[in-house]
Amino acid sequence: MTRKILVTSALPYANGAIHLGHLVEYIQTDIWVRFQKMRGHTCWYVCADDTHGTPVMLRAEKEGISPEVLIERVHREHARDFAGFHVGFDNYYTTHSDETRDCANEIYSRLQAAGLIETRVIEQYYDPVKQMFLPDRFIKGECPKCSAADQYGDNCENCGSAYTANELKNPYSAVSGARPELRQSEHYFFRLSDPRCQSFLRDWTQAEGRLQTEAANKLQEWLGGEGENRLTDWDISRDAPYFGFEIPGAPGKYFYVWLDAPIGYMGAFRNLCLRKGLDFDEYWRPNSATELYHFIGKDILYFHALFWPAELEHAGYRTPSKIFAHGFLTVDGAKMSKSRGTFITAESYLAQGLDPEWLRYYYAAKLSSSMEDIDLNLEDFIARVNSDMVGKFVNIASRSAGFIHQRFAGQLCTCDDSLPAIQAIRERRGLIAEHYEARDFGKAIREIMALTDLANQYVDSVKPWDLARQPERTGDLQVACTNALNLFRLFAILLKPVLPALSARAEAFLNVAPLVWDDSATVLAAGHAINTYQHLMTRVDRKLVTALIEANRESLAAVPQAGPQKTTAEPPETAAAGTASGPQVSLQDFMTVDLRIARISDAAPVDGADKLLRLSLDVGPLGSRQVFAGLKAAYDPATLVGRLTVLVANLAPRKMKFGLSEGMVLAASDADGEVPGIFLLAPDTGAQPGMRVK
RNA sequence: GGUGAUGUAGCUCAGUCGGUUAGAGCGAUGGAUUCAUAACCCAUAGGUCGGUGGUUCAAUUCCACCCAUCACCA
Repeated sequence: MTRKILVTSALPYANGAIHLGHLVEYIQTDIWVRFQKMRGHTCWYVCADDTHGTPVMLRAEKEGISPEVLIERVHREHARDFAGFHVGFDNYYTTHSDETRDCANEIYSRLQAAGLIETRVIEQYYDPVKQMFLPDRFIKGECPKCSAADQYGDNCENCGSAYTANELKNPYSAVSGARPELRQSEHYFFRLSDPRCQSFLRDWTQAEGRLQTEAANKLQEWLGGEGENRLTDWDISRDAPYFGFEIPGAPGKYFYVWLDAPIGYMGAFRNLCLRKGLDFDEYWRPNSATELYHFIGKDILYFHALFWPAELEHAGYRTPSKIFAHGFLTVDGAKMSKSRGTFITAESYLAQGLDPEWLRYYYAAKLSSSMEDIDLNLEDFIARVNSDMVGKFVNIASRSAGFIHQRFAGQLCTCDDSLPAIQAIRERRGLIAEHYEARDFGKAIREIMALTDLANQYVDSVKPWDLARQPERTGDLQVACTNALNLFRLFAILLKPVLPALSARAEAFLNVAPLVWDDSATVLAAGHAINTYQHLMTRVDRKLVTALIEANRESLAAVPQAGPQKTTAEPPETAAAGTASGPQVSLQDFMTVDLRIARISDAAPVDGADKLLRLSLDVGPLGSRQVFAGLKAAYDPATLVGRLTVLVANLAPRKMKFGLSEGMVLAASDADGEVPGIFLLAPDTGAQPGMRVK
């Protein structure tokens, strides 16, 4: 049965480059789509740039160009990057399109007719200089909880607390620097809290196979129990000036991201329908027989599994068949970091001369159907790609082709079907297909690589190089190499969803038509002639990886960009977390830590805490500080009073259950816990409270 | 602080619906080989399956608590 499938990946925002974190999703989706197409199904893969919003508007202004020119340029860059990694969209479109606008208007008017849109006057910060309302990310100020300076209007990077922009102390506009004022404005809301949405979502999210188990559980948490109304209405409008679609019948009001970005999925597909003569409604009408899948990052699950289906359902469209959420990418076990050079852009990866299929293979080998994060371990990347792809897979062709050319003019003889390795592939191909279908690419790769081992063992057992020296065994030599090349062809089929370019080169080498999945049930006919062998893939050179990291390393002094709003949100880049074996720091970096001599003026146990002592510290000119320190097991508080120690004076204050901790005192302990004890640092006699340690 | 996830060989990961000697690849060591991009083949070493308790005839696998890491929420 031929399935009709529509697949999307999340829309990248048109204010930033595609990086390796993004590519996890696009490569994952692309592999799945290629697999479906190889199976003979009708499968359309669409995506688009998410172009609207304040960040794009302001960036364009800063560059002195129109938003349209900016998004056009970024679109070209994104399309180039995706093509570079063989991500084969059937349409890579833009949300700034008539199709998306039409869909947005349609959905909006139907939701309005259903009574699910309401207006409400809200208070928001307004920049009097710039004359615009400010998104939370463009307001900065002091954290209302810990008083850390220069925090964004949604959450504090120091103490991690979440709040609204209106709670910030001493707010200022990140755009103009002006002090924003609270102004009232009428906003449009989608009533997600409506009982209709609640009851619909309760069923929808728990439907069999709709979501991964972890995702369904998470959704259950967000939905709460029956009768609990945990969902809140979603603000879908923004005031002018804004780069986006104006809301029909509401001059000066624009659709906010929720009512245009995801509708870009529909817009991109509608545009494809126009070009290919497809029936849009067949894919989007309620009870459609077609399948609709969204690949997303786990961070936007809330939106895609609650807001989006509720919106579609009540606007009279079909809802997604399934939502596939994936985890984030870490590099060498840590978040991608510009200072460490692990915030790697797609462009730089290609520019440094690395093969995109190395990354595709590595990701495939690590991907599963779960929402777990995957780690790009660079050493492992080099070892795995070289060993599996070159040493095992490509090697089969490389070690056989020479004989066929030199001795048999490129002609194959009859392949031995009964060969154990070929039989094993016949047995396993169904299972491998199931793994691809279930997005368990790692399992598929493991199966395939185990089969390539059988192939290499086979070659080793028949020893073509021995046969080549025995003129009377010429026939055996041809059979051995024919078998090996057939095995290679079968692996090229099984790996084709992951390695489209390599498979295309293999097709040219083998002199065959584009391979499809069912070809893995057959072998090449006797007499088939192959072309000369050329290297199908080079090995990863460690130097390339080192150069890549260097090319992406940014100095710590680099000014961070204003945080963009993100649909395809990836983990934000953070400063080096600093592991024990981490990179060296410059003196300048070290000096950003303000270490001071402090005198312990008081020490007392803390009620309700097993390990903590409350210390009062005299820091000379810096005044006094309260610090909670985990010293209870090692020190009697009374013995600490009067002692001098070292304080990290500019550590962000941390709010604890017991009060605010305004710094950290330094103490030594064995990291492995083998040597017991905690040892407080103390300066030599003569040091005075407040002195800087450096 | 709450919720959830994760913690298995040096590294990256499988696996165990509880049951004889816990697996793979890479790396290491030794051997074999020379067709192949120092690839491939054979063999060896290396893990009290994060910790402590509990349930059980039997736990790495179930339960509780603790520790560490990560995410979300407050």
